[in-house]
Amino acid sequence: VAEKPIQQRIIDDVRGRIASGELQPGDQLPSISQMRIVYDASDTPIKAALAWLDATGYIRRHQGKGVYVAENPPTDR
Amino acid sequence: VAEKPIQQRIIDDVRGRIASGELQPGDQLPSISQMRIVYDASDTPIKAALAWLDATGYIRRHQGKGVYVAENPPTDR
DNA sequence: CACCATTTGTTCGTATGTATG
DNA sequence: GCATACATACGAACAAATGGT
Repeated sequence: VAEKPIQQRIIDDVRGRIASGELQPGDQLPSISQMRIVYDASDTPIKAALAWLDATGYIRRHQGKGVYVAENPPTDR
Repeated sequence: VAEKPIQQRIIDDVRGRIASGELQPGDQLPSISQMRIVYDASDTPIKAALAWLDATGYIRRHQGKGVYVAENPPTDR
């Protein structure tokens, strides 16, 4: 059926909400345990998506605190 | 085009960097999620490569902590 | 100070599906 | 059909930082 992987759906969702301005720099994202419910997914694809979004500069992760939108996320042209 | 499997490329890369001295005994390797991005690969070949490198004595894996270069890795003659 | 709940960071074992040869 | 390699995913355990009680 060729559906998009959950992992990619999460990445696209977060990037889209940053691009649209719904998520502002400094805003906190839902925790992983909340994302498990929201996206109906397990740790693996969620953490993989967050690792990618972190490596590409969209978000910053802070152990013990949470995940936040980066101050200067890529522009997504 | 007969490219090397990703799995083998990772093994060769890590072994080469240990042999060259770029990676020293006790040094921590990148995490699996970082390797996913660096090598543009998924869990499976990365975990397989790490399993081989562990079994052959190049590295030591510690759950919850990370992957480290072994104290006395094979000499690679 | 100790303790604990929350949260992220990391590895582990396993399973399923897909593509290739 | 079979074997290999890979991508994706689930669930779990262990580690470490944070913040509150």
